[in-house]
Amino acid sequence: MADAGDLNLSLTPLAVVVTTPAYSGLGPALTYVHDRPLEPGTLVRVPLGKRELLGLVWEAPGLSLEGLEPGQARAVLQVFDAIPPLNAAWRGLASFAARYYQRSLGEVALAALPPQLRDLQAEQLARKLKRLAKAAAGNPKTQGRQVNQAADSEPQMPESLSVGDTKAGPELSPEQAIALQRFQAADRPALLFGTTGSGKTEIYLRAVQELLEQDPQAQALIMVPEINLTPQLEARFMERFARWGVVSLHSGLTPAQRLDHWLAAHQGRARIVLGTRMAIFASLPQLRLIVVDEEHDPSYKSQEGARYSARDLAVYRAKRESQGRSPAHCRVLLGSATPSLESWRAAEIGRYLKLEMPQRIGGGALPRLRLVNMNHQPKQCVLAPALLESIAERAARGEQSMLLLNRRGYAPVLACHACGWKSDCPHCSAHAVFHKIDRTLRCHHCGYSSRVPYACPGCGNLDIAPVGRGTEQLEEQLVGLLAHARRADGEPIRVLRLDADSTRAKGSLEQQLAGMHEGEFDVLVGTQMIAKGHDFRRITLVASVNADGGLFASDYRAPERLFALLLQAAGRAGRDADFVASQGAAVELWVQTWYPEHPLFAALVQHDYPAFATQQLEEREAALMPPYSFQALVRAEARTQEAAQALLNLAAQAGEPLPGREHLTLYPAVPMAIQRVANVERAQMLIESDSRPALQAFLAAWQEQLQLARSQPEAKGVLRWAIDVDPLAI
DNA sequence: AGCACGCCGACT
DNA sequence: GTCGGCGTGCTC
Repeated sequence: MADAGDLNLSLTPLAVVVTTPAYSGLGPALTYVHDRPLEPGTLVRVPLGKRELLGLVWEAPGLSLEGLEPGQARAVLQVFDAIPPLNAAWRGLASFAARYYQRSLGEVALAALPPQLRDLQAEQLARKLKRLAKAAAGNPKTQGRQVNQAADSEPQMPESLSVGDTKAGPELSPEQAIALQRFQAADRPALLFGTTGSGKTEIYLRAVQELLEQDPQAQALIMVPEINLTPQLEARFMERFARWGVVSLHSGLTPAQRLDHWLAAHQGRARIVLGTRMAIFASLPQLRLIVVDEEHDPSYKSQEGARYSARDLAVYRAKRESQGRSPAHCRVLLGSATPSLESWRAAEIGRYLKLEMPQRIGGGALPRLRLVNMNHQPKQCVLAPALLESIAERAARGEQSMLLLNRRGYAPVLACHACGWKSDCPHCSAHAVFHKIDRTLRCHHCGYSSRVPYACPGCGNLDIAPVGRGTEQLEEQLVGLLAHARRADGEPIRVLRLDADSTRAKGSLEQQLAGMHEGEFDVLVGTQMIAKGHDFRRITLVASVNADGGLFASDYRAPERLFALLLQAAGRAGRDADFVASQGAAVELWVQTWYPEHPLFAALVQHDYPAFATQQLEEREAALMPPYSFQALVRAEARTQEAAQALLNLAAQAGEPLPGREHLTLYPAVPMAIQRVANVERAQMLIESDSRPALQAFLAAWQEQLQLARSQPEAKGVLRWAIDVDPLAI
């Protein structure tokens, strides 16, 4: 410890941000010293206790060693000077996200970097960069291609593509041309409200292309909900823009790939980043366009760590990137056939520019809605006879059908009718789901798994039976119900099931989807994962087997999600107008429901999203729900439910005098819907306000009260707590 | 958050 | 006699 205090005089103090949580008692940044000043945004390695951590130099106005004992500031160990610093716009984004979502700056900023960077020595990184630079310089013509290949975990690049080739897109329809032109002319965020099949993707591609051609430096960020579900979109971008360098950023990449892709974007070698919500934090020094595809999709909201909304941050980021330049410098384009009510309202009041594309490309008709009133069907029937008949007829003509059921497994629960035993998870307040395929009971919340008992553990009765239905069972029953029917080639009908269970093995999803595309299967059964992104040209019928859950769920956003799911699913059908015309097929969306008179269906019949949105927004306004109010949810986890609730209630009391409190409603702590997960009790408290600033000010000040409440005897056994700003589900 | 130090139960 | 539980405390 020969940290000479007197040497500090010749050393520069630096504010360095490291991954420390807000409640660690450490400030937003720590002070280190170095023998020369370092630019904010520079990556460094610093010592903290016995550890060595990655840190990020931050601006520190008026920073000095005041308040620190001389010699207390330790020296920076390494400087990553082989890569440029993260720029001010990026730092602004990280610091905004930290503030808005109530996390520490270090947590957000460091989590936004590729994880492998944390383990790398500055020297290793420098070597890697040299290698990359050499590869690029050695063969400049293939540069874009190389970046691109790195982006591919599977070799799915069409080999016919020659490097440098400019793939011209298809001619735009008049409707598309107008939408694109209006987008280009505006300086506000734009909401592209386009029916499924109206050609939104082509608008994205054109917007990117025009920008990149016009500005040789510019970069674009394209966000998609889940990249593995949208390989078609990914392929289109890769194919069209290979020459400009396209990289992907998502959690499916290996750590090395993620670092490579991140570096390519950071250094400007890649001009297009295609990624999931994490990509909102990609370093893009020349960012000028952000596209958020399917902007309503809940997967844009992170559910762990900082609970950020990548869509909302996209809007912020575009604005921040434009700061000090023209307001149109960085544009944002949100696209959806069923926009979130938040975005819809923003467009209605003119905060966003609304672009509408109601027509399907090629004039394909939208699927006709056929509501099946389950009250009028034979008792115990799984699928209405008419629906079954329709599926069989289509298979005979070489068309395909798709059945949605939002439940994995064979049955949600096993039960003994003699004693009332149910297959409950021993660690959670939830049922363990029956998976017939491997005779297991599995808890979908904690991962608990056990063999199915031969007899009832409660009373020994041998007659334990599945209750309810999941995709496994639907698949099984469908095979039975269609046993009489034949495909066009006279063979028995083939059913494919796709859900998280059937696609667990890597690459099996792609494989099975390929089989579906080639017409190997006639019926596709699956959870909502099959409703997203995939265009199957032969599908002419989509059916939702049990949609009613979304009609009366306690979650006020459930109808919105159901409407989006059904329209999105419907959009999978009849995508190939020529195929449909040649078949003379009727493209249909079947919905089985016990409540056919529900108003949601009235709008769905008409494919009238605006009417649905208007009606929903009226309800929200009357009830003062978002987007007419602002919410935060505080969740606490503890050994006991009492402790979890006590923490929240104690903190609420302590929060009475805090700023903004008078504009807020704090509801009492309640158990979460699934009260216990993996033997941890969970409680939550809802906070509501008509003022976002008041909510923000209160939460920022309140964190301390939460931390203090933790040491109260009533809160003994509290494990952790977290604030979720703008929660999606309550 | 990590990672230490620190004091009480069942195993070589 | 040690290994290991998680309860407090500290990290520029």
